[in-house]
Amino acid sequence: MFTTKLQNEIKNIIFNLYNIELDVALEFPTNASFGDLACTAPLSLAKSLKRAPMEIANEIKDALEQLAFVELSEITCIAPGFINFKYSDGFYTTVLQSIVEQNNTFGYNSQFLGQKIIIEYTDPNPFKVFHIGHLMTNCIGESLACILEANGANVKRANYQGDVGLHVAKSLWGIFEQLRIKNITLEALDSWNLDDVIDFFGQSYSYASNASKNGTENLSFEEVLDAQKELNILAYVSAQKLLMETEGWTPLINYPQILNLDSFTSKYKLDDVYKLYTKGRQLSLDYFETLYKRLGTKFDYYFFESLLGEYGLEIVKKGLADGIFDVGENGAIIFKGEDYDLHSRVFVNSYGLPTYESKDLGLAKLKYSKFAYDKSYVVTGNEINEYFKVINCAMTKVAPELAPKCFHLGHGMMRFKDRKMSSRTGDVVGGDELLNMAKNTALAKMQEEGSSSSLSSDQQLLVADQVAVASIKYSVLKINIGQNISYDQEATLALSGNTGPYLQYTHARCCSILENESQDFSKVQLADLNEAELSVLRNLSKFENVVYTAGTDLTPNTICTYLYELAQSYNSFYNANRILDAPNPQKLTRVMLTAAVKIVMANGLRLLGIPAPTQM
RNA sequence: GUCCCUGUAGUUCAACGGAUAGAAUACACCCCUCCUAAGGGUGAGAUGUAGGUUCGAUUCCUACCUGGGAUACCA
Repeated sequence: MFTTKLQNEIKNIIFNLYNIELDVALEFPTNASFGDLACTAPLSLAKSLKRAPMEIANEIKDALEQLAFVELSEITCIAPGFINFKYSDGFYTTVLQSIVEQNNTFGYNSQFLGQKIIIEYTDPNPFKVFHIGHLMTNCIGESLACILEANGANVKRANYQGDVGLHVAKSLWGIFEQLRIKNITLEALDSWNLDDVIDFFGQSYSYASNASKNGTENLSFEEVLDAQKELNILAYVSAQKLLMETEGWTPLINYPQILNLDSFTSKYKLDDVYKLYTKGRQLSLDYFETLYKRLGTKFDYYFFESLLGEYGLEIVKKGLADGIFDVGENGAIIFKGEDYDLHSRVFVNSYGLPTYESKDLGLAKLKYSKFAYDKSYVVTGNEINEYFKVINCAMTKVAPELAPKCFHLGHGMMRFKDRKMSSRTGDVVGGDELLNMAKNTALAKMQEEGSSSSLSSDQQLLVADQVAVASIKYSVLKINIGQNISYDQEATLALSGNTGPYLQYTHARCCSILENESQDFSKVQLADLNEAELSVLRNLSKFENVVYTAGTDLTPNTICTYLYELAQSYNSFYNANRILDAPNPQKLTRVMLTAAVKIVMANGLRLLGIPAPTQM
């Protein structure tokens, strides 16, 4: 990148002139009249040198002019002490050429080359609804994965799904009850379509949730809770049995012994629970897979709570023997976070079952055994930031070699402004529900415009889905990670303004212009550029830097902002200038500019996990 | 109570300690005999309060106020 080259030269000059090691930063001025690049080093040097910043600026400028950069046409010093740079036409020619040559790898770099990074995200729970919170985590995680890859890392995508725990017990109870009440057999579900089964699970979970608070016609809420507690134990045993049968797993934990199953009596038969558990689990996972496909995520690893419970418990037991953990009230095993200015947390509960805490310890180790990572990221909502601090602290004790490699990225929570009730689940908006709403909005727009009438109806449906994904993903990604998002349905589904579809539209527009154009740009020499063209070129030249900093800072939103500015400048140029009707050499220049915008837009959208249709 | 995060146009969001704080939306007006109007152009509108550090503060520090989260057996 030219910016790094210039940066280093300035650094050298400062060292030679003043014998100071300064980390020189270059910035892109917001106001184009200040040039294409700016350096503020003279301002920060002024104090230590006890000299006027303008003098320093001029000295650096003189030294730079000695080097006669072909990339620059002008270097100016402006009070109080900025050095501003203007790119030359030759530099822009080179930029366009490398974009066209490198095509779909343009902008990508190798800063993380050789690094193995595993990133975990989405983490939905089988039996439960995949809601917009999961959608949000998926969007962010997928984009981060793409960004890390574009910066050269070897990335593996992981998904951790909670197939045991109280939520599973609740679901099982709800499904048993609903099957009984509605007189449906478990086998009958096989002939249903998947969406209906998932609906049914969702309703069953709501029913169970409500019953555990308010009871039912025939049962008090205490009786419901007792039944769910029984099912919780049976679900753990079922999960273990499944592991043994499908993966030849040798159990580390003897659940029947821990849970005193010999003296355990339940009105549920283990066989019945096992049947429902395995079927329901598989159907849930199949359903999630349809969503991942729609969202464009392909996971390399799936981890399940059932397995991690076994790993985690072993680790904590050993830690207890080593004095890392303590026995707390009721025999629970705890980690005393208070000793480190954190909260204390329970790692194994008083029933002897591992909590999520110990599972996360196990997960870090299991991930490492599958893929010896240099870094491991876990993407979740920020409500569990404090929780992860405790986990990481405990990890420095039980797995000191892994702890420094593990990071938690807490993203903001989706908050409801004017909360729309979900028809299906009662209190949350489902992921597929939102996707379908967005898809219908897009379809309506396509029919209204008629511009995509050359597409078959199948293709229209495909494009509409791509637009839906874009509008949802972009509305999540354009905001800083960590910042809460207020869910505004109208804004999420919007197709114009600062939205994903706007970017897609710009890409499609470029494709349409290029459709019948030959693309031999070898003779292009930029000259006599107008302001609109320059503005597009300025943006194009920034892309490599944007990808680089998005990689170091893990900030998809900087990509969003950048692509939006690029699209704005291009559309503005498009409206003010004729492209195909222009005389040569202008026409060739403008067609090349269009080709470059198309490439950068597609590459940028890919970093956001957003598809770029060629027609819409 | 303690700890963490947050506060910017009516609303939703931007802004490595830098130059005139950017957008979108909503509102008003203009532009398809022209390559995709899901577009472009024009206008008006904002840094919670009080101090401090700095040549320079939306950004860093302190206090207060606002909103959210965590605070041992859900994560």
